[in-house]
Amino acid sequence: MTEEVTRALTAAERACRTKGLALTPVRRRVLQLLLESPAPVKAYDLLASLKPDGGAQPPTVYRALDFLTRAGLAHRIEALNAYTACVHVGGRGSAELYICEACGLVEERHRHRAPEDGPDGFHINRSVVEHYGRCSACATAQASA
Amino acid sequence: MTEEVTRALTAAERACRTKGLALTPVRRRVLQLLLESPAPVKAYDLLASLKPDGGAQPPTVYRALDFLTRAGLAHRIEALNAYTACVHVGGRGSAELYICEACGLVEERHRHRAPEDGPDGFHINRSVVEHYGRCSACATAQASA
DNA sequence: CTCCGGTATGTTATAATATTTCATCGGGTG
DNA sequence: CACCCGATGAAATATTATAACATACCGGAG
Repeated sequence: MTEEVTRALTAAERACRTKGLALTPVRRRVLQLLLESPAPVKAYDLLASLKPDGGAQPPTVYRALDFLTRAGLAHRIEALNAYTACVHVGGRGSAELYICEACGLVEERHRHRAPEDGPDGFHINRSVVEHYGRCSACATAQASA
Repeated sequence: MTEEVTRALTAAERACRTKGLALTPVRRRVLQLLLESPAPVKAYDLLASLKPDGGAQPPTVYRALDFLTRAGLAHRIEALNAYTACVHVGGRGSAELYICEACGLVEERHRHRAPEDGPDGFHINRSVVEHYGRCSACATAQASA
């Protein structure tokens, strides 16, 4: 486990403790897998990664992912049916994700929406914002090819 | 069939003809179902609606939906695994959708992105923008309850 | 006309994603 | 201890989507 992952896990533990949330072993393990992956991970890939430990079943993974996303420790990427660790440990609410279709890199931005956005009187609870394309490295690689 | 749906279908036919696309019977029928629904429709609900006509199979529906979304006549709502007719017949590219979680109403906005958005050098191919909440009618209904 | 290539559709099967349901465990609290 | 509650285990199943291959139809080339 890289030092970076360790630090992120420690930070997650602290965040959960202060919020009264239980970062149990399964949840912690799933978060670790997300942190270690360079690209978004599918639920069944997580499941496969957990198998060696003990015979995990789908609900185990989905529950852990549900917890992590609620806790703001991970994001679900809707258009990919995949998940990624959140890099802004303290970031509340919804992020905008920039997903490289070449290398899988996910960059995260938090932006507050201008209030005049959207139809009159529409009250937004939750937003999904995902941009697909090429990250800067892959865009230049492609251009030179 | 309401007059509004008829008009939309006619417009779709014209749009396809000018682009050299074939709005075949299945595709047209699926578009009609989308237009007639007040809320987003799931693929398997479309499938069920098509059954009476002839024994349609999943690929039939998914192909039609694929065509319609490519042609800009429908949108896939990623976080719901559902589909809705596009109300901007001529609108190209990606829309921002405002989806009422109470009544299912989908409003559509097209917005051009400021170029400074996103990480440096990231090249966006496609964006998914979905806002979930309450439409103006449902928001006031809820407030009074 | 006939053949051919391409697009669209039909058909069967199966893959991939996700949830329901009920049982069990373990830790805190009265 | 007895109880409750949140978390996990386990089995089954529901939902969403695609693969793979066969067939049909239509246009143009020969």
